[in-house]
Amino acid sequence: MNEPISTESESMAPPYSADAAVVASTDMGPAERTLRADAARNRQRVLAAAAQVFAERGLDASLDDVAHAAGVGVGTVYRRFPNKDALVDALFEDKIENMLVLAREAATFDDAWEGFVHFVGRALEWQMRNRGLRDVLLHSDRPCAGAARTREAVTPILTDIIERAQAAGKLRPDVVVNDVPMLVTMLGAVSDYVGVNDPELWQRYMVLILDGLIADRAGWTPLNNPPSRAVVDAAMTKCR
Amino acid sequence: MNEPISTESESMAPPYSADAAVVASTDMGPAERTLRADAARNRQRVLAAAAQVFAERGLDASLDDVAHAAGVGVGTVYRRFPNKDALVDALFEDKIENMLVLAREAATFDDAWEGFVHFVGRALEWQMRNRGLRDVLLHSDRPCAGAARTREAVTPILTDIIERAQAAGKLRPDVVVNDVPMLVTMLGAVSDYVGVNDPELWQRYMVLILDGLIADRAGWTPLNNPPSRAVVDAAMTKCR
DNA sequence: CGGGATGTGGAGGTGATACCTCCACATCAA
DNA sequence: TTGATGTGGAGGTATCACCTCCACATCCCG
Repeated sequence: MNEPISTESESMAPPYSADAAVVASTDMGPAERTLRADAARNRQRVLAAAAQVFAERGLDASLDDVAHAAGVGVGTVYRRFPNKDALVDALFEDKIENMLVLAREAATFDDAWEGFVHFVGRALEWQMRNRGLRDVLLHSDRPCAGAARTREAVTPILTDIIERAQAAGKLRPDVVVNDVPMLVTMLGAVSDYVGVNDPELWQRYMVLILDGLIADRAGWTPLNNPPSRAVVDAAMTKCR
Repeated sequence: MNEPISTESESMAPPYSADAAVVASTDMGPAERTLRADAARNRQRVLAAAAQVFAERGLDASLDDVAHAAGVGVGTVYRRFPNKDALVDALFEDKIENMLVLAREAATFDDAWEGFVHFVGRALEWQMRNRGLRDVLLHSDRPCAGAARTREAVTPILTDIIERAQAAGKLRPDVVVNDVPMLVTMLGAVSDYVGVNDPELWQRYMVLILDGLIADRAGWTPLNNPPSRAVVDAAMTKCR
């Protein structure tokens, strides 16, 4: 087991600090202007503060909070990002994309069960450390159209991994892809519940559940009525 | 299995309809007045509506909603119950007490593992069907001082059941009482997430987890760092 | 180095939502 | 019939989030 779930504390940080400095967003033409130096600096501050605040408190955190954390006025936030959704989009787009990268990576494992564990472990790690990311991925009424697209792309890959792991007799056969968002939901709830008082506690229950997913013993109580696609969609779309 | 508190669809209903009709609350002296007939009727309507609304939407539902559901004005609600907390108290006190009854009952099982399953299964059933009850039991910043008292009384009983089940080799040894509120939290999250679209889905994951708690195979990944009492208390007290 | 372009802070507008009060009016019951 | 009791729901108060606006500050080009 090449210990894929490992720590590497804060692997989420780098992506957004790379681009966004002087030119606002993608060079989609000559319409983009160059930011004044102080403005660019403040834009970065806002992004950094937003990353922190949303990671800790989820997307329910207000932009006033973000502005305060960034040491700027609210007006400054809104000058750079037309509204909250735009800021969230800018912050999470690549982190969401990472889920797809992760799924593709997990698909390359020879042992599909290990691939499954790799995906679930890493995905949970990121989403538990970052409440905002969890919100974006679990609620499609949130911004980030990218989230829906990514989910759509990840699902078949993960389905394949699951089926291969089941065919190999490693994963219990009554598990389905749609169980995965439910795992995230469950462990996310633990994470929210205990908060900073025990930030790693979710791992205890991840281990418990993963142990329970191994198909290596007789006498499983069969799992009935897996969540349907419609149910998952409805849950994600529900107003909150 | 003498399944005493069994299903009887909506076994939660009767308790509060028995007393509260003509005399408001317990006969704690001559200070209590007799309600006018229509007032008593409305009081019952309010209680029934509150039971339904809080069960479906949790304690976050507003009293305006309750009043609307009861077909009365908000003023009527506040005439009978000085504030929201009082109404919640009146509604949930006995349902909370039931948890203690359930624990005592579970303690009488010869097979401690079956007692454990009995308790967990029933407790979850009630709390999943009734979001308000879950809120009251999981968040001590909510009303219902009775909740804290009941938790305090249930804990040692449940601890004993757990330890006996472990001594009998049925329950994996690294489980602790404090895991139980986490189970409720996890399954409650699933329940909230899918809502009415799949109201029984939580059972799927309860089965999965209970299966995972059975101590009948080698090679368990050991569970580290169980939630401490302090962590649980903090979670329950946290502002929400 | 000066002046126009650009950026800033944060008070406050708007709207939502919750708890709860108040009182003109309705209903009951002696 | 008549006062005691009860009622509805408009609206007071508070909170909180998103977002706008503009007097003032800061930059940077010529």
